[in-house]
Amino acid sequence: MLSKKQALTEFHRGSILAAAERLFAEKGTEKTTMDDIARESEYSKATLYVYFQSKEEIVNAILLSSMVLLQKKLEEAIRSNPNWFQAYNGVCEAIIHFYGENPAAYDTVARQTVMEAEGGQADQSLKEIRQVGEATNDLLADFLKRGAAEGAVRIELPPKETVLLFWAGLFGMVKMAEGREKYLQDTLNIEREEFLRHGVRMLLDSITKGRIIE
Amino acid sequence: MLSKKQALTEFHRGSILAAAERLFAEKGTEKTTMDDIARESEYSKATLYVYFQSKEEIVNAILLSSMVLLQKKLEEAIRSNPNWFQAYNGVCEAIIHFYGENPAAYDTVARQTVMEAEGGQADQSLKEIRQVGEATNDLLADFLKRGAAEGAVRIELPPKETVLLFWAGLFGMVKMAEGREKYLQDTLNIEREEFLRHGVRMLLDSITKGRIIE
Amino acid sequence: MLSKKQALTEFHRGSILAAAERLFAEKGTEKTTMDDIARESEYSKATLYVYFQSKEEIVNAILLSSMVLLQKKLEEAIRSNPNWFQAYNGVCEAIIHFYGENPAAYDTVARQTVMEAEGGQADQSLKEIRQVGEATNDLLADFLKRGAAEGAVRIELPPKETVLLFWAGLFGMVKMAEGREKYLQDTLNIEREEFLRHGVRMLLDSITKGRIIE
Amino acid sequence: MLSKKQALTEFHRGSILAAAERLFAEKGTEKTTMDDIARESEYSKATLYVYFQSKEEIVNAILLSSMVLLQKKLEEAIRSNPNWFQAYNGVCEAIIHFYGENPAAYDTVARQTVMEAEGGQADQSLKEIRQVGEATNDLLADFLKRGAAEGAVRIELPPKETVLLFWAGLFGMVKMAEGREKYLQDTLNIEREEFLRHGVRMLLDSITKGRIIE
DNA sequence: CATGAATGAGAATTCATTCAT
DNA sequence: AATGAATGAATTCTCATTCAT
Repeated sequence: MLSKKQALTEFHRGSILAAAERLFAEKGTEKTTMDDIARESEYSKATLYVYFQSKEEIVNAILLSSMVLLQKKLEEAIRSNPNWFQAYNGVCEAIIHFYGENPAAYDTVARQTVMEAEGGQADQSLKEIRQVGEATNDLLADFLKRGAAEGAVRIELPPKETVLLFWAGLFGMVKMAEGREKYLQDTLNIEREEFLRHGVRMLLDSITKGRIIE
Repeated sequence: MLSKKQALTEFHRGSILAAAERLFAEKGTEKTTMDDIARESEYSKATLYVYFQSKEEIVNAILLSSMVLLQKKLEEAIRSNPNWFQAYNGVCEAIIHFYGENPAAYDTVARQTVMEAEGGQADQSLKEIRQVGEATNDLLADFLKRGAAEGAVRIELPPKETVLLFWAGLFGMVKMAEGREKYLQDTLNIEREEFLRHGVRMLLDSITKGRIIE
Repeated sequence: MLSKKQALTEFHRGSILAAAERLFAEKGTEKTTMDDIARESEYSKATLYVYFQSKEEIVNAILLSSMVLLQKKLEEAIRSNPNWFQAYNGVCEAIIHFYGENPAAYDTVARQTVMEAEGGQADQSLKEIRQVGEATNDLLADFLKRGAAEGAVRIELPPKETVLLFWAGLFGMVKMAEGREKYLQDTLNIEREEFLRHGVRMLLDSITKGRIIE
Repeated sequence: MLSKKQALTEFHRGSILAAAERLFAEKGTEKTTMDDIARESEYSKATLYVYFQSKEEIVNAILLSSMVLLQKKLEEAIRSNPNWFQAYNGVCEAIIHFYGENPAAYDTVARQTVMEAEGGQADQSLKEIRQVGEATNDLLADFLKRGAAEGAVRIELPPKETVLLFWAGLFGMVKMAEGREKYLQDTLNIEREEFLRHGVRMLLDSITKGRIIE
């Protein structure tokens, strides 16, 4: 159990992160300044540095918490749906909702991969980030294998690769939906949610054994 | 026909854009400074402002020219391949190569959509960008309809929407491949190009009437 | 006699000063932060301000205590050596060791002189510092006069002035030895201590009636 | 010959350095900010960074030019006085005047020695600084040897070491005279210049063959 | 037309100091 | 009395943009 002091520290870190997350979502991490975060979080700029060592630490902390949260949501979606297809929908819904609420995570995840290239000199927080990312990929890869074992999915490629492709495809769709909400409604007359549900369906088709059904 | 003066202006704009494009591809738009562009283009920094009103205009101009170029490549791929499946591969190859050479375009497209929200105050260059985007979407939508007419593709969704989803999915895959080149080789033991070809195949499966071919 | 309360206050001030002195010696006053002092002294930063009004007061307090300590060492060296030349060596050893252990004092002394220029508005601690400085100078001036009376030293200048010059010369040598320890060993192949002993010898030559001794 | 552009650049660099030198002399390098230098030099802060890469470069540039200037003055003093004792006085006058006009140089020279410890990673400007320092020491060492050859000086220690001690002693005296100008006048009733002349005389005594004259 | 030169506005980060408990 | 927490005011450095020639 956390001491009162630790709890308070966590509270403040959380407030700062929440503010930063809002701003990152709105303007991106690059264009968000420490001044912005200070204003939004209603702490002084100096106080930010009491709770985080640098702007980078804030960015990484948000990335990490986002990824942990997503991981939990995915686990839950998989666990609570015995039927593979239902679980698949749950997984996709989780991802869609997640990015609906954490749009900034996209760019941060992109950054993660860049840092990956830097190799061994990565510090603790980056290691954690990578671990969670790996764990999530493994989780989905296992889910795919289960789908294959149950005959729901055909896997013509290694599961890990398939997961990555699936993930990337969904990612792109979510990102596009985020940016074009207005366009979708005005031109295609369709809601973001429905648009994404269609996308998820498309991706499902790309890995299910459609032919066998014939 | 352009006057000599106009032609010269276009020449200079082109030189600047070419330099900027190289730098954006290398370091991203955010981390590329006007000084960098001046050095690379071998103009003075002030001259940049003779041909472009701001850095943003350069970014937009590159986006526009990139999109125009892509549009042309797509038209060519479609026109030169009578067989729909071959044309499909050509289209995908074009996109893959295109982003391989213009990785920065991704972020700019993302930004474009954000600006779109700002509505009527968008300036000329943004309007053009949107127009080209529309044209490309239309091109692909027509291509899809042709595929459906030829019986190669099943369209369960409106073509425009399908194109957008397809586009977004491919986008995400390309982006991921870009950021994780090292990871792909080290962990999955696979080349970027091959990874993307698999992705393209997956996306194709998601829209083709696989069942009928059997 | 100090009340119990006053004694306790003195104890805390002493602990803080001891910690600060260590840090100043290591990194210099400028680069030592109040956080550093708090950590080293194992008080909270706020408590530092209970016992001292500002960082400057800590710096001055250390300077004062250093000067008092040096004064005592000099008195002892002079008192315990009946022979003037031995006492001279004792005095120089005392100074050399003193700055070996309190290198930071140098800069503070330099600062002292600057503040002196500010005239009447100097606060209590600065007055005390000046008083101790005067007392030390007087002590050495008397020592010189004794040397002259004993025929060991020729004084062609007023004692006070000679002391100041002697003092300044030794100061410069000690300071140089401090900064160039590595250089001395690598290039001149000589230890700091020996270098300074040579310097002390040189300074002695500059004030003794070498001719008469012959 | 310098092009007009280079000459102008040198002019601006010179103006900035002159302003910085004034401020460093007044408040020390640490306490002088880039804002101060901008104000004093009547350039904008950003312009400072057009002509110098960092504050450190300004500090180093001042140190270097000071040392080069001093070196020249010393060479001249030695060359223009055939008599060793007169040359000695010339050398001392040069040093005294030099620090009268560049008091800041003291601290910078002190810093130099610190950097010396950092060894091989020193950059170009630091190398130059060290070279000039070495050259000055060599110049004075040769001067001492000449004095010994002419029978004017007794050298009981290696010339380089003697130079360093002499140098350090003079340094200390100059520094003290600088800080205590007021004190000297009020208490000892003596001018800075005369005080230092006495010091120089003392140092001379410390290396001349006083005894032999007897 | 082209540009060298200059800069205003801001960016991340640091640190001595204050204050409520 | 002692301190955890918070911060105002700097500090170094950057960069898109302007302007006189």
